[in-house]
Amino acid sequence: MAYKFFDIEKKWQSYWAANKTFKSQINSEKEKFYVLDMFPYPSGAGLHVGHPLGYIASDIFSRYKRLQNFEVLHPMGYDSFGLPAEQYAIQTGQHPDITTKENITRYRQQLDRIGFSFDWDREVRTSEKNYYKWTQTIFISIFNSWYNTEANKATPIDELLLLFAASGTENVKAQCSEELTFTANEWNSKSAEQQYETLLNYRMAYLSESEVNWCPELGTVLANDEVKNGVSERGGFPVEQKKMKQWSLRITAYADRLINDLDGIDWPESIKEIQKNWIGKSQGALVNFAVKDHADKIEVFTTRPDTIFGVSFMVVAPEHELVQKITTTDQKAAVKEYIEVTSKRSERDRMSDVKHISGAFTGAYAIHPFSGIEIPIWIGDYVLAHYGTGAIMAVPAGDQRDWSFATHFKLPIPNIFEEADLSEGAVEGKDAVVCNSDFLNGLKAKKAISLAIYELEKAGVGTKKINFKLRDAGFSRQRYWGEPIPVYFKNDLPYVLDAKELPLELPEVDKYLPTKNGEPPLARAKNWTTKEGHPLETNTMPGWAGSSWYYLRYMDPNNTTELFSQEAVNYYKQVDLYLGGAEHATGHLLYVRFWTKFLNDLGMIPFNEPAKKLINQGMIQGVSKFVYRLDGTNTFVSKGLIGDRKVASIHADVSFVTGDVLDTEAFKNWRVEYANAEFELENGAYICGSEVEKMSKSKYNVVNPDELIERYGADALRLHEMFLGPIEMHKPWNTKGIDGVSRFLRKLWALYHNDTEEFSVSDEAPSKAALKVLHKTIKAIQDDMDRYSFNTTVSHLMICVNELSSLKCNHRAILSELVVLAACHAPHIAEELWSQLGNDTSVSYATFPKFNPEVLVESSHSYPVSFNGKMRFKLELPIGMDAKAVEEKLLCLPEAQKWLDGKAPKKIIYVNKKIINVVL
RNA sequence: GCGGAUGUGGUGAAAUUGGUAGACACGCUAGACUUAGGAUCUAGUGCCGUGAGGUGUGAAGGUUCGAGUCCUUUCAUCCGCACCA
Repeated sequence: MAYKFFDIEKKWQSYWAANKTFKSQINSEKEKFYVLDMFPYPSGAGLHVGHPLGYIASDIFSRYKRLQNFEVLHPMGYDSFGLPAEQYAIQTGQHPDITTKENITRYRQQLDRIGFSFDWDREVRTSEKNYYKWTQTIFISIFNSWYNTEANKATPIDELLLLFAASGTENVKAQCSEELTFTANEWNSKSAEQQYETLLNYRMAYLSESEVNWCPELGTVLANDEVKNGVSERGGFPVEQKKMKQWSLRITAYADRLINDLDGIDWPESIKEIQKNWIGKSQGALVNFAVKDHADKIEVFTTRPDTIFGVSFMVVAPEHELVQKITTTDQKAAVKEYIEVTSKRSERDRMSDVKHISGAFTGAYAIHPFSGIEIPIWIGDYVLAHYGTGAIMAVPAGDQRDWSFATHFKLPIPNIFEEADLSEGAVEGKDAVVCNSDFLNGLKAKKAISLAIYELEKAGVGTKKINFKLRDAGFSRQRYWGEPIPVYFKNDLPYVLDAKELPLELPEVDKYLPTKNGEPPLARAKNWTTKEGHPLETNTMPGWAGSSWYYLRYMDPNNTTELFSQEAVNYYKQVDLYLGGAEHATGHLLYVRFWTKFLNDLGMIPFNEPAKKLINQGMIQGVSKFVYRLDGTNTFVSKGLIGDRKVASIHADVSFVTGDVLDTEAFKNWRVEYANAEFELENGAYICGSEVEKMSKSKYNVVNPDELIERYGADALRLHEMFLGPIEMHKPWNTKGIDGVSRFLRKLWALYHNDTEEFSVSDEAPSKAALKVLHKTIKAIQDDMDRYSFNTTVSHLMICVNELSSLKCNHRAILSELVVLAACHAPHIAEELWSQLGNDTSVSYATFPKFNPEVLVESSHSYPVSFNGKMRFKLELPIGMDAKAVEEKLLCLPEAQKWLDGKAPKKIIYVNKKIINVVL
């Protein structure tokens, strides 16, 4: 029987499905291992060869762990709420649920053909009500919690009620929207509704006015990454900032823990770094500056309180609430004009145009807290309203931005550092010695900072403060295709639904667009109220809600009474290996850590990080092909013949191109406008240009895995994707090399079959040489697997098969171990050979071959002999030979004499089993 | 500007602790078998050189008997952040 991959793959895929081969169950006899892929959003375009890369790697690892007798949990599902389905619905009127289901069916078919070992009984879909019911439940838990900053954990809101009733705010340290102070008496004299309203200030899910990107033309709210340079990415329509009541979650309460716990997890350094930057912790002080002739104070945040005597002006953000109050009459016009100009620029514009210095003087003065000197207060857009306090004390001697501002507006630059030259710029380092600074003179930054804070606190004008860039997570989307937020309003106050009312199902609407007055699509639903008639929340949850806990639901996906059972979560625990793209560094990977910590605080799970180990698989890029049309003609010029002529480069579909050569007939048949195309050929061929770009439909560089599977088989695709290079690197797709792995599979098959294609293995004892090859491979593959080096595992399998082929080895003892070694990578052919070897169970649960080091023990070693570090010849010597004996033996050799060239060696380095180096 | 990653043949890459650079594969060259080849097999293939030999891991220094690997400086590409006080 020849190697017919098509039949073999179909046969075993049906076998696995029929026998539920990869079903995972809680098994106290076995240690668990949880391998998770970031689940996909099922887009309408289907899979291209880049998508399965990570799935193949994780599948290989799952299979490896099964062979090592772990109880492997390896599930898959769909992140099925999302914008594209909704956009499609807006355009076509098709319900997103229908298109989503169609897309999922297509995805599933494509996934199934690759031979993954998923436990499909555990599939989850975030858009199914039996899943989002529990997403809503978690939201309610968050709403019903407050963050105790003293205990440093989320706590049920009921406890806060008791604290307020007993002692008011006195002993309460809580993360809240607004610092409130009241006594127990004051609390207890409030009405129930007043108490409820006050409590909203402390809940971990809260409503607040915040800005959204509203695009009137599209009639929808856009995410930040859908807005490019102030206009919508799609369509290029203007986008406005609009204030809306939005739900937010207090992720900022976890800022410190989100940074600190990074130390305990094995994630790529780059991801950790990105998360740290995103959270943006900075330590410093809050300082109050009194405003001359006003009762108000300006509060600033600074990381350099040591430079406080260098303050020569203040800058507040144009949006700062005090600006209107303190601006003097003569400056009113200038300030008004400046605010108008800046308000037209979006935050993004302001950020992208950093060099341009602008500002206006308010006419008001602040009083220096120590020296009492009057300091002019300016407004300037380099101070951002949302960071810190929206105001700074400007120290031009110590901060380059302040220096530039001062220079531009000819403000004084008082020196506060010894031996400083301030003519070219500020002194930003922390090594300068402070001077002209009263009690701080003679100190360097480190000591001066703590002394300055001490003095500020003593004088009652400042406090130590840790500031974070991280903002609370917006949790409202003015969209249809998302989880409804289980909230209703009574007297304008938000209340969560009772658990028994869940799931709050997504209602039917006539259109997937906002209403005329800009309310979200859910406002179109009929009777969108509770039974009592209270209006329901019309926002839906953001895309990241469902994905923030899906890894937990996989552990117990069909539980109808709770999120997951304690039994399941205590058995499967954290994800051991998580694979997915690095683009989720500050989104999903931060939110999933946040929810994990929250659920841990409430005692629902026994761990506080979702995944022990994270690997970011690299992106597979497309190689786009270009043809060049002479301007104003229908003539296409081969790349080498363009010269100085003006041409337009046009993407040609990669399927028309072999190597660099275009199939001109296929190109002409592609589109009507190319039917009469003419070609200028070089050496009889049309040569295309190429460029590495993102793999995408619009660039006509998509390679579809289905076609490759048809031609080469799933095993070949799996091997080829791994063989492309290290899993975490970006790399352009290259179909060409797939012939190599395809040849390998046929060679592997040939080891088990004779010239007439009949299965034929020998039961005789294998040769020493063959055993050596096998055990060398066992060791290599095991080592490679343990460091996730999947590309080299493929090479080692190839080397093994090549060597066994040249040894003409067909011994059962060797081949039945080899088939297990190959089973993770090429499971279909492995199952077939395993069954031909006479096994009646799946190779998936075989035992990974045990490495026997004794087989590899050598009595001699072929030493490379170097002279001055350059390898000249080899010398076979017994292992463990005495250095002196080696030296004597070596120097007698004619080869050595030649390189010694009559000189006596200065030194001879001899490292057992490694090398000999002669120093001349 | 700051932070991170990556630079090795014609191509994808390998070299786990410093110890034979280029394994494995694609491609290419030559040969065999063949009616045919996008099949298979054999041999070769970093570069320069007919050769002996020289040279070679982005560049330049350094440490070492020995450096792709360690240190310093530098260049290029990619990614992330970006007036963060």
